[in-house]
Formats: sequence, structure tokens, C-alpha cells
Amino acid sequence: MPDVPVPGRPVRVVLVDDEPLVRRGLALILDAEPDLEVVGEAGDGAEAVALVRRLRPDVVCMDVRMPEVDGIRATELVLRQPAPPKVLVITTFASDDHVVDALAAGASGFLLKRARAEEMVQAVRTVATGQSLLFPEAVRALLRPRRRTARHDGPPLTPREQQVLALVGQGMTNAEIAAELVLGVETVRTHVASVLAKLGARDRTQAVVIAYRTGLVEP
Amino acid sequence: MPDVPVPGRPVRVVLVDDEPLVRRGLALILDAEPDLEVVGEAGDGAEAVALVRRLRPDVVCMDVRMPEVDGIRATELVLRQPAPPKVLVITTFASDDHVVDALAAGASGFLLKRARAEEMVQAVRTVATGQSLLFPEAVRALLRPRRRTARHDGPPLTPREQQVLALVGQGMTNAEIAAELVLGVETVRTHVASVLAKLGARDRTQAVVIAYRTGLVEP
DNA sequence: GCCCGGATCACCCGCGCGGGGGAGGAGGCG
DNA sequence: CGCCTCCTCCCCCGCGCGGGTGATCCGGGC
Repeated sequence: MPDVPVPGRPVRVVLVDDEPLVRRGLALILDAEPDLEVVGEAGDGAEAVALVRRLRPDVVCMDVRMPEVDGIRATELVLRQPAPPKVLVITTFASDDHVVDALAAGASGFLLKRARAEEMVQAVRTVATGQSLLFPEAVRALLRPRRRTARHDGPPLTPREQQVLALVGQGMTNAEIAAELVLGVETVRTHVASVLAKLGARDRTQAVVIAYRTGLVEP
Repeated sequence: MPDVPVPGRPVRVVLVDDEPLVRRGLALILDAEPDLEVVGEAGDGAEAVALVRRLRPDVVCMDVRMPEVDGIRATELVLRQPAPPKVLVITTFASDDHVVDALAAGASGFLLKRARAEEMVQAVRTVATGQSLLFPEAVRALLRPRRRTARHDGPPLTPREQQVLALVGQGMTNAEIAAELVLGVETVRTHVASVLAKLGARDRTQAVVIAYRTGLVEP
């Protein structure tokens, strides 16, 4: 499996994009390289799966945004086949939050549409060798812990209440919190009661559970 | 910044490895490419930082296992400089759990020592363009949810105690737990007391905190 | 056989906690 | 100026909780 222009056996590529013009453009770029060979094109996820099954390419360049079956789902289906190809996902925005889904589906890498032609050529070669190719934003997204998007939707907590909840989330008693924040115990009790009411918690233990689950406090 | 052999301006590389022979070998591999140029070598993390500061290379190939300052720490220091180079970490085993640490430190990619020469050349070109290069195992490691390796080290919990702790972690009262497990409240109290003692918790709230932090219960 | 750990249930005591209600001061807004 | 939110502090009451101690039963190990 050569990764430099030594056409002992060219890397066979299938392009998947719902825009015929984009497909042809990409095909021209890749076919200009002697070690790359575009063997097929598909304009839809389902079409792509059938094509891959028949042609058995080494790499599939897959657009995420497609009608009917999208790129993520198509990636899953393609990789479910025996001896599956590598999938290089092509996306428009780096901030696209589909990166995690695509990687979980088994994609080998990402390529931004604003990439230059040589970058795309090299990306295909890279994933063909079994390496994974990401852009730095994707790596950062992966490093960032899974944020619960299910934030608390009820009444918002005041700064003081958040502060108290954070300490409750450390397992502190009201007296300890009072000492920590230099407050009267009664004040802390008021804040805690307020937090419980806003979170819909029965006691501080439930408040801690909710706080951890919704990401209101850091572990 | 060409990523194909067009030496308009070669990619300047610094090699960091505590083994002089390995350094020279890698240098020969990279210098054979017209678009790559090894401008310096370091055998130690501290040395590497100084060298990078002086030479301002485009890419640093960094071994993880080094005496004194290891590759991870060295990566942090190197990237703290203004206009830092890309860092390609070289490691022996894919199962190495330093991948997350290295990426968090800002490394652009990984290369296995068992990679072939052409793969290394291409890896350097890839990270030079700003892309991130990983091996699939690393991606899987990133996708895997952060498991607290810091498990509880004290006395182990009995199955029943784990069960009770799980329900305590749902915010249930002793009476509710008793109803759920079809037990007497007193029995639940005994189990809870046992859990508190084993976890070193003062009350059920602290137990919940510890349970969440150590991964004893799932959110 | 005996002993040990797990699971089950029981009683008493002290206290932190949560609910309810009240109250005053600081600061923002129309 | 009133009106509001937020922060602060106070009292009373009931109860769930945790500590301490003890009991019974069962299964397993030496």
C-alpha cells in the first residue's frame, strides 16, 4: 500500500457527494495523481453503500450533508461490510459538531472543504495507510469532556446559589459552607433551600445528583 | 507551506530522542526528502526547548520516553513559546495511555515507531500543514468516555452495598430504597452505614460525591 | 465441628437538615 | 420615589439520618 507516488497498485477511491459538479471536481483532482484512482461516484448514501459493495475501494470520500441517508449513517453502513474501506469525511465547517458522531461511526478522518487540492490528495493517501486524520478543532472537541446539553431548564440560580451548590457538591455541611464563605449558617440554609426549590430537589443529596448530571458543578 | 515535494521552502524539523542512533536514523530518512530538512537534534526535553527557541523549526518530532523531562512535558514547554512549531509525538505502543495527555498538551499527532519510513515522511508533511494525525487506537481512546482510573482503593463494597449505593446515587431516601429492594428500612440503614464507613464518607451526600467521582455509579 | 463474613432486622440517641414564616439592607430600574 | 431581586440573618418544628450496639440466619473455609 504505497503512500508516495509509486503506482505499484493505485489507491482506489469512491466519491460520495450529492452535487455532481463537486464530485467531478474532486475526481479530477484525485485522478491527476498517478497513485490515486477514482473508481466510482455516488450522489446518495444508499447509492454509496451499493457502490462500495460492488467496487470494494480502498477509500471513500464522503460528504456529510446529503439528502435521504446522510454521511454519518452512510459511514456506518459502509463500514459494516466485510473488509470495509477507509472513510474520509468531507465537511464544510470545523465547528461542525458531527465530528464526534462521525468518528464514533468509524470514520478515519476529516477534510475541510476549504482545504487545498494537495491537502486532499495527501489526506486520501494518509487514511489509505490506516492513519486517522483530523483537524485540530476536532481533537479539541474530543478532548473536551462530554458536556451534558441537557442543562437545567427551570429558574436560573443566582451567583450566590451556584456558589453554595458547588460547595454542597463537595459534600460540605451547611456549617462548613458558612465557614468557607464567611456567612451565617442561617444564610447558607436560605440559599440551600432556594437551590432545592429551583432544582426541584427534595434534599441536598438529590441536589448533588442533579448538579452532577446537568453539569452545574464540576466533578 | 508545500506538502508535496516542491521545495519552495523546506519544512524545518527538529528531532528529539535520547538515543543518538535513533536520531541519526530518523534524520537520514527525513533528509532524503527534498522538501524536508532536519535542522537540529536534541537528546533531552530541556535541550529540545532551548533548541526550538533558537532554531524555530516548523515541526518537532518528539520521543515520549526520555530521561529527566519527558516528551509530554517537553511538548507543553515547546508549545508555550510564541509561534510554536507543530509537535509530532513518537511512541512505541499504540496502547500507550499517554496519548490523551500528549494531545491535551497540544501535540499535533502521533507516529508509531514501527511505522515505515514513508509513513513518517508523510506524517511530518501532514502535521506541518496543521492537520492532526492519529492512529485509530488513539481515536478510540479519545472516544472512550473518561474513565476515572482513580478507583476507590479502600475496602471493596459487597454487591448489596453497591446496589444500595447506586440507589443512594439516584437521590433516594432509605425508605424508598427499602421499598425498591423489598427490604426493611433498618437493613438499608445498615448497608448505608457500611458504605459510608468503607468510602470514608460522613453522610450520604459525600457518598454520592465520591461515588460519582470514582465512577462507582453511572450518572 | 468451629469461625467468619454477608445479609437481614431491631432499638436508642443526638443532630443536621428541610419547611415555613419573618425581616432588614443594598442595588437596579422605571 | 416606589418596586423588585438578591443577599443577609433569625426562630420554631418535625423528621430523616448517622452512630452505636446487638441479634439471627446462612454459606463457605480450615
